[in-house]
Amino acid sequence: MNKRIRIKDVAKRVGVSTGTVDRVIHNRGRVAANVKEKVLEVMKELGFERNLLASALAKNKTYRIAVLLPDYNEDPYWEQPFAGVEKARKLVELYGVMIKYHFFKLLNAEDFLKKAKEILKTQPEGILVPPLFQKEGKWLLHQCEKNNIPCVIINTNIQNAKKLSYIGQDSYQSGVLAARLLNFGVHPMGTVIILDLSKGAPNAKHLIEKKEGFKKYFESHTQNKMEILTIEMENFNNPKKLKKFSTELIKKYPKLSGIFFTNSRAYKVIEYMQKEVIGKVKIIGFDLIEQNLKYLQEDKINFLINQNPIEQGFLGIQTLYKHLVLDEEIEPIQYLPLDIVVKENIEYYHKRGYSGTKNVFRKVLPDT
Amino acid sequence: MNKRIRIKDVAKRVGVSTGTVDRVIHNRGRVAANVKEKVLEVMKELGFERNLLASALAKNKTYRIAVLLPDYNEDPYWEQPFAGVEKARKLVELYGVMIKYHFFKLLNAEDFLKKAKEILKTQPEGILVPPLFQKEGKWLLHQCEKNNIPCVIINTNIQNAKKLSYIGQDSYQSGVLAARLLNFGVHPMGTVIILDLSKGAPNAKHLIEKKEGFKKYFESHTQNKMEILTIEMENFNNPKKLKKFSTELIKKYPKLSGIFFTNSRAYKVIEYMQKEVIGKVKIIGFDLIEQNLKYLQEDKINFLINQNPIEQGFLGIQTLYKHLVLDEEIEPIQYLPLDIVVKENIEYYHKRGYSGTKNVFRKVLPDT
DNA sequence: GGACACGATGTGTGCGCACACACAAAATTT
DNA sequence: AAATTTTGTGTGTGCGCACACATCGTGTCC
Repeated sequence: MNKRIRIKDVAKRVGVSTGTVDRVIHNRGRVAANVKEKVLEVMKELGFERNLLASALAKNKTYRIAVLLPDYNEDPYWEQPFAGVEKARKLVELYGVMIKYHFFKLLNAEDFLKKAKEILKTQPEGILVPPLFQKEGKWLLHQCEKNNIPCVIINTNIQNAKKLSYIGQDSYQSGVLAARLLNFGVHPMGTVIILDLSKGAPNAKHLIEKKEGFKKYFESHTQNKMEILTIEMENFNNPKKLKKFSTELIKKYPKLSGIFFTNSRAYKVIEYMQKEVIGKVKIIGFDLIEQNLKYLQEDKINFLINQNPIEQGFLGIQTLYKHLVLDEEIEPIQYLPLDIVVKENIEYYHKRGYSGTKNVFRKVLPDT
Repeated sequence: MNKRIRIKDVAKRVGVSTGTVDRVIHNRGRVAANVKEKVLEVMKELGFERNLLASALAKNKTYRIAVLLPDYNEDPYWEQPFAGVEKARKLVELYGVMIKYHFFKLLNAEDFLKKAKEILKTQPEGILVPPLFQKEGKWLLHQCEKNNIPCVIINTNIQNAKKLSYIGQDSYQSGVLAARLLNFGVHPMGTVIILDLSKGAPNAKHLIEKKEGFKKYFESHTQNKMEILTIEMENFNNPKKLKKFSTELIKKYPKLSGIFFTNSRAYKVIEYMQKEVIGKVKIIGFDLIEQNLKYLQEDKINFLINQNPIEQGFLGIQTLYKHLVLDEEIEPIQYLPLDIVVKENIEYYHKRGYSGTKNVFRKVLPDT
């Protein structure tokens, strides 16, 4: 059994003390060039690997990571990144990574900014945030750069700003995928609507890319002569208008055979649509939130594309951990799978994330 | 900043030595009942959590896990569980978990048995294996039980035998899912074939369940009047017969509109099918192996269902880790998601597993 | 050539825990 | 009542590493 090589072993082999090897490993200087070389050589020869356990234990250092998320009471979607962060937390807290949560009011850029400032004041060793607002997000990233705080952004990318990594979806590709799925089941002569329930500005880029991807698919598969329309609806929080809009949809577009919802708000419209209509119109949306899942179960939504929000949170923390503790190279963009969810495979996706939250890699109290 | 509670802190608070607390934590006995109670109480009160790092370090114990897999040179599918195991290995080796691989010849029950015996001789602390052969698998599990070796089985379940956990797919449900997807795109009056390219015995149960699930879906969705046929083909490794079979399929079933391949061998038949036919017939199969992926890219396969073989390997090791190192409760059955893979989202699934193999949670040599 | 700076190296302590051991008091045996 | 065992408890060492500190030697400056 080839035991692990320790610093001591390397030191002995080279004929120096452990202190010297330690200095080489950490590049602390104060080592003669020839000795350093020799040490490195022997390390490679013996296959030395730092024992992270002992290292973390001896370092006895804590890394404070600030996590800024929307208040998930306002939108259940945001429970999921939270769950992912929690899951990761349990893995990395042993290594001295401490997570502090901050919540901002959804769709409220001012509050986002306020909380961001609070975070900056505490000078954490790392930040995880979905920068929902372009302007404020960019500002935050600049501050991070100035203060030398690594920042991982999830959900929404921000171009032209320095960050440790972006973790999220490939919006364009998710549009392509949605088109592919709709096209598979939809009547080849019908009307397909891209339905955009959003309040303009903040997430715009995302949505535009999705739409582009969606259209592109149909353009490059010209065997079908479908009509692709884009509708934007801003006041979806006004029940009256929403109801009117929803019920009249089929009247306005009698050949309607498919709807692509560009975000998680499919359920809002479906609520008001007649049952007969729904059966005939194929519907595809995003995100495994309760309201959508209900309609998926009832066959009112055909497909949901999962953006892996849980995984976003999980990977986000893990990325910061890798950077801070392991000093590893980090991929600047980490795309997550676009899971296709239907009624028949939903339980796995839905169960997985939350169950994982409870008991990953950890033990609390005494042995049996 | 609320620091982590240490054994020392608990001991001080109770007014005993760390040794006593240690005995309570590990149930080593030799502690007065009232003291034990007090200690437990204080542990809860202060929120004590064992520091796994220090624990593992101090224990300085190694767990040998034997992994028995088919030789993946014979079937690329088996590279994937291997990749998953590798990924997990890098996570847990710090905690003293050492993995030793053993490979057996695919479809060769004798060799499986031989290698299993070799493993048992080494008396490892844990075993991970896909028990492809019912009889031999059951035998192995019984031996494990006798020798008190926890055994995790993946891919194929074995009923009525004690194991630490089964990790794999819900076969029945994967059949249902396949039916759902085919039904979504298939001509409502056509013929659908369940195509079973397998050599009878070993995996039978799996495949039967898949077929059942598939049929069940169509039965309970009676609006479609489709003809569902089951065809079994045993000599799929005979090129001539295979070719004959494949090319004549459409002649024999002129209304053929969908094929459900019950395992990963869709590519074998597709190779011989005429292009014109393929376009009209919807095809669904299993597993992201190279040959299938190629046809998926070329639109010759519509859907692949991913059985998450990588994840099976990963979870398998993680489960043994949780059991051995953390002494956690283990779920006896762990179903993995049935990922729906199409051309448009394939890269995420395909990339994910292998890239993760290279650099998870680990650092090799000096800092920058 | 003595005072001093600084480079190169070795040593010692502690991180939190597991576990072997020491030791006293109580319980049991002889 | 003495001898022995059992029970309850405390102490000390080491796991592999990080880091502060001590030590020694060489070069530099006036």
